[in-house]
Amino acid sequence: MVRGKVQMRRIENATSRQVTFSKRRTGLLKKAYELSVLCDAEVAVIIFSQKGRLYKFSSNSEIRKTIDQYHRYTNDANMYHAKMEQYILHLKQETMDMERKIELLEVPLRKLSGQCVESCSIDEIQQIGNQLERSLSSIRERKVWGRHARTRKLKYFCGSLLQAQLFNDQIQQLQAKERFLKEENAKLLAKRYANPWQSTAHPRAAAIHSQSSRSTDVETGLFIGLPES
Amino acid sequence: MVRGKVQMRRIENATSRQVTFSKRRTGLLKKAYELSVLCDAEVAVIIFSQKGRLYKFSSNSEIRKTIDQYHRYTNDANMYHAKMEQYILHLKQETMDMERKIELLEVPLRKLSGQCVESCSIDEIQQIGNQLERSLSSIRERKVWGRHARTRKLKYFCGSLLQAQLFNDQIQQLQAKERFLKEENAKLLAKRYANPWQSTAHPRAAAIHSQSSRSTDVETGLFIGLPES
DNA sequence: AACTATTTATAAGA
DNA sequence: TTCTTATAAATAGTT
Repeated sequence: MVRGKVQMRRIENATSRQVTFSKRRTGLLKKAYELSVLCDAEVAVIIFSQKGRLYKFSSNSEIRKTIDQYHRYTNDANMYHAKMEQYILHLKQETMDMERKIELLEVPLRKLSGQCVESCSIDEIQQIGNQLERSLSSIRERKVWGRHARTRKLKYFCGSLLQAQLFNDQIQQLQAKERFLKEENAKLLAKRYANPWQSTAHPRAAAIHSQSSRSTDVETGLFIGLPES
Repeated sequence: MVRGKVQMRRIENATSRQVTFSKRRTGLLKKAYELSVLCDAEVAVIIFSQKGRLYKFSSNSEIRKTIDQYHRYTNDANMYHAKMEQYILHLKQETMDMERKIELLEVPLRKLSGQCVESCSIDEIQQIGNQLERSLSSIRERKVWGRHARTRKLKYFCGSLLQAQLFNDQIQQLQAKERFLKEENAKLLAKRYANPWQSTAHPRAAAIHSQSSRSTDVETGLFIGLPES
């Protein structure tokens, strides 16, 4: 018989706790059922015993639907699935990146093997020819110095790719030219605005210009060489 | 006052149903709380009212954990996770395969570029040399009749290659900048040797200047990070 | 699991 | 919604 109010804390006696769990669990599930029927509400109850045994009730034929509804209702609880799918997306992206990288490697390899597809322009054929000649002379040199050449270490493989090299050369040339022209420009501006009757606004314009150009240099510089994996 | 046993069916009177829902919902959540505390069990209750309003209780700080545990426990719901994880494994496998493929491509490319690492034997160097010579003659052949055969667009000579595109774009950008700087220089020179005291030209120069700087900024902005597709 | 003394929940009315 | 109260229902402790 009930001797008084029960203390709302964990029942220490294991047997007693187990019995109470059994009784109250039944009661809870019954109450859940009644609520769902009487009030036409959607109710889901999930209970795990200390031993990890599952007891559940769902007014819906499939508890999953109620849980899904719950997920739809709360944004934050959806995180698990969202993260899962985000991770999958990330892996897919990685795969695509690698596919690109493979293409990137296959094309120059094919070209260096002499299988120049029709996509090659005349200029490019010329370039490949030059590269092959360079490679050949490097190889011939090595034939002689082979034993010593072995000790040579390649620090940056990326820089060794034909295509990247070609482009890099071109870009460096252009950058040098740009630097030269900018210097010229600066000199001219300096001469022009050294004259006393000019307004003070112009040096400011020059400053803006040089600043913007400098930042541009830094940004474009980022793309020299092959991207890391 | 309670007049007798309640019929276990939907309460037709809307107001009455609403009141009962409110009371029994409170009771259910309280019972769930008591069960979790007294018996040290994990309990989650999800209730949706007819209007779609959510009420919930969870003994765990995060109801999601209980739901996840439920998913893990039940077989059918486990399918989703299992498939998800299987798919992730599949993607990882694909990634590894590609990494291997990339390695396989890198080695011969390096060799054909003339950077024979120490692993190369003299024989191998000889072979590579021969291969290069074959490639070269094949390329030279093409140089001759290629002129007539294909007039491909130089702009997109490596069309599908991301890296090539990046380089191309960079080069174009630099060339545009070069053109701009040359024009600037020309203008400055022209002004210097024409009418240095005329001030009407200055706002225009400033305008052109700022515009060009802005457009440069926009262009470089496009190259930050890898482009989509 | 069954029993039963009590506590607790709650339906209906205000 | 909240309070009141009569009554049904739940359940702690015992067998």
